Amino acid sequence: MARKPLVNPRKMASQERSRATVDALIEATARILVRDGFDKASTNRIAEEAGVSIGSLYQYYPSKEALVAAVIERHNQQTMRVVRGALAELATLPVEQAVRSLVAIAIEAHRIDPRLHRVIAEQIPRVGQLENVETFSRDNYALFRAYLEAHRDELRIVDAELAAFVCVTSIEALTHMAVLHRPDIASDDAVATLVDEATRLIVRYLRE
Amino acid sequence: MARKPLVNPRKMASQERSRATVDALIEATARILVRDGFDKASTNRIAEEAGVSIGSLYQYYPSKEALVAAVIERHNQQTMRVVRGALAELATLPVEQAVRSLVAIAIEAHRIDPRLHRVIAEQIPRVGQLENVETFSRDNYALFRAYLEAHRDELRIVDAELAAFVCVTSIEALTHMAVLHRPDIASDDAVATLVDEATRLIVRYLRE
Amino acid sequence: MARKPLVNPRKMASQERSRATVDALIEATARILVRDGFDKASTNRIAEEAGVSIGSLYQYYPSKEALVAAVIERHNQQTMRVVRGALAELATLPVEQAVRSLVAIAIEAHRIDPRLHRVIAEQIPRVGQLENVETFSRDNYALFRAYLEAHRDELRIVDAELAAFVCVTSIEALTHMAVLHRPDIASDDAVATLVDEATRLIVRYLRE
Amino acid sequence: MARKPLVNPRKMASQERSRATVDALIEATARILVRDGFDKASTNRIAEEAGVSIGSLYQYYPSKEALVAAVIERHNQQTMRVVRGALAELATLPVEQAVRSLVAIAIEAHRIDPRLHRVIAEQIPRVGQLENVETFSRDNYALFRAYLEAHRDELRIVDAELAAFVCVTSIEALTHMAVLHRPDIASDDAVATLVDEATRLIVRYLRE
DNA sequence: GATGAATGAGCCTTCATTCAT
DNA sequence: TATGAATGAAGGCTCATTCAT
Repeated sequence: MARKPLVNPRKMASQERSRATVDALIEATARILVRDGFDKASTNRIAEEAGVSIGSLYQYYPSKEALVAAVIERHNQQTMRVVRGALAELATLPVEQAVRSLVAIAIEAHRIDPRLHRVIAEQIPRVGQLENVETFSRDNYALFRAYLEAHRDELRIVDAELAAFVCVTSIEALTHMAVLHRPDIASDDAVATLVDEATRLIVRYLRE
Repeated sequence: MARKPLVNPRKMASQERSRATVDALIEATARILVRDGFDKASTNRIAEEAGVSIGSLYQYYPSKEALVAAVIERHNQQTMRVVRGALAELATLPVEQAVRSLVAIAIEAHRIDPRLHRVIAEQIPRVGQLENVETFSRDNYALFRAYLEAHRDELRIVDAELAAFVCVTSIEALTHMAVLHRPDIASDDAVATLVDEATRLIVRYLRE
Repeated sequence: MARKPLVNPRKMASQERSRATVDALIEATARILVRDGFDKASTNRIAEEAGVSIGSLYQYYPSKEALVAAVIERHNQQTMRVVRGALAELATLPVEQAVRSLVAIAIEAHRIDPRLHRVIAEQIPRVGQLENVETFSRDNYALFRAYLEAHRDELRIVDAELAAFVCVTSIEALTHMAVLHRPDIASDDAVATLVDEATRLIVRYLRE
Repeated sequence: MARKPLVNPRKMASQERSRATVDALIEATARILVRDGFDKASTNRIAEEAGVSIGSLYQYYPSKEALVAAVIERHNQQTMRVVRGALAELATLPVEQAVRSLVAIAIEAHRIDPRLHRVIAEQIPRVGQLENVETFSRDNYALFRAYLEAHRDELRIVDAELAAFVCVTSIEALTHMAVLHRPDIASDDAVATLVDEATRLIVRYLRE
């Protein structure tokens, strides 16, 4: 009965048509997830929305979970793509600029596809073993911790682990909440203030 | 007529026997929610876990949602009971103590039933109209905002709304994350440090 | 499993209070039958409507069927009461008047409680073995057949059985349809014409 | 949105296999309707009787009602096929022959599947908005009324509407009752007499 | 007797998944 | 490979009926 969760795509779609099918499926899944929520996202519905037969769906994804995982994966990758560059040059920046930059990146990341991001964060039963969303957070987190250790002399770092936790968690929470639930705070007009405030929060905390 | 969301209990269990049934149902619901997650919490499963017939379940709760709402309700009330006193005396405290107190309360609140708290926070499709969990947050939030405005002269408050958002969101996130995902940070030994750090984060942010 | 249909009341309610309970139950059943239809008439609902506990309901009637049977029974008896007198004096009347009288009686009978009559006729799965409604028809029918035989000389009666079938069936159908489905035809203004026409139909058929 | 009564088939079975499934379903529904009555015709039972999975049933029919509607539809169509020709040439016939013909047709129609006809007539909660069975009756009725008006000069027609009501209702009732409840009257031997009598009833009624 | 809490068979329906074509 | 018909476990829920109090 309890067949172990198959969460990996079945075959790497090498040929062109396959590629299109796979894309259509992921696109359709994301669309339904956003439009109707996780519970309404049945495989049959996804297949239909993708204009693909249910049989073909299972040709590429062995389970509903695999499909959702693929959507998350793709979302994460899109986020990475947006964020990676900015993240890379963080190391070279002075504290205030680094933090400001990090906050800005976080907001940008949440703005990529906020509705999808929200569904992923709130509705998806944790897929497989990993806490999918957090996977991405980890990188972020490790990177920031490294930054702190590299700048130990400028800052009051007692416990870099703990400090990283405090900073990354706060930034993530503030940007997530603002973008997804507080249009007043994250609007184009207001967002600069949000960045200022978040930066102030973190920088003052980190300084001696 | 069309009262879709049946989220209210059906009848107040008055007799002793029925009181026990209702308790068993809520207890069972909470247990399953924690152990298996929202999606696995079917009414049949809940009834079985409660050692009660499915018919009895529906005698008291008109839907799965109502049951979950009851669990949330109960959890919120437990939280309230723990928190209310502490929250009340906040107003009279100087900033540092007030913040420290707030952080401590938040941690305490998250420790009441962390696993249930997590399920409620992460998995429950928003029941009824209100964003159930946040209902509680709101109080917290309004209260804090009032505090800020009352202490305007001691603090650098440009926008009380925004400042409250930053502080409450951060505290909530830090305590939630620490208690639920970072046993190293929220352990009995370590928790004092966490309180220190969170307090520092908020207080420095608020000061001129 | 398939317990044989228990369609008889459980005990003759001899005492006064019991009598009241039984009445309330039948009344409630009839009301629900008319208002909501057979399918919505659950025993719990009936008990509630009657202001009686479900336990008491089963004290007096061993099944839902028994309850419905009792309603039909009561309706039939009411009908009888209205009709018997008129039916009795039929024998002495000349053909035209007898038929006219029969038609009038039939209309009167259908008007006693048309909505209940309709539910009984259309929705009730045939209870027990007997075709409940027709039970009453039989009397009617036998009586009319006797009349025909008694008036053989005035009429063209080849097969009294068949003639009675033709007449009784037609009268029953016309009055039933008119009263229940054709307000235009059975209205107080129009009903005299209906009687005329039905009488004409039957009398001409019977005459040499 | 709110399209409560799902009474239409879900998809037109195009492939051969599905055609067979759909047939099996309708056949099974009719069989159960006849054998056990409407209330016992549950979707699970129907699927089982059809030798089809419950899932397949719902692939083609969205509800029990839709299935029953399909059975009625099919029955009506069979009736139409039998009756249409005869009905068409009615207009050209002289009164006596026309009526005789109509009676004969009615009997023939009731003989197509008498037990099913009975269930449809007596037990089916009116499906959809229309009084399904009567749909067919209406045609019959309108047609007859037209005939009466066309032959006004030969007949005593005061109120064609009323006259049509009297005739059609009587014929329908007589043939229905005879075929379904009076094997003695509708047997192959006896049926000619029934036709004679019914014809006499109607013709005498209509003549000056 | 009356009460109403409890029961559980059974109904309707969805949906992930398989497999013959 | 693609298709879509078929499957059946499982979920939500109702209701006739029983039985301890």
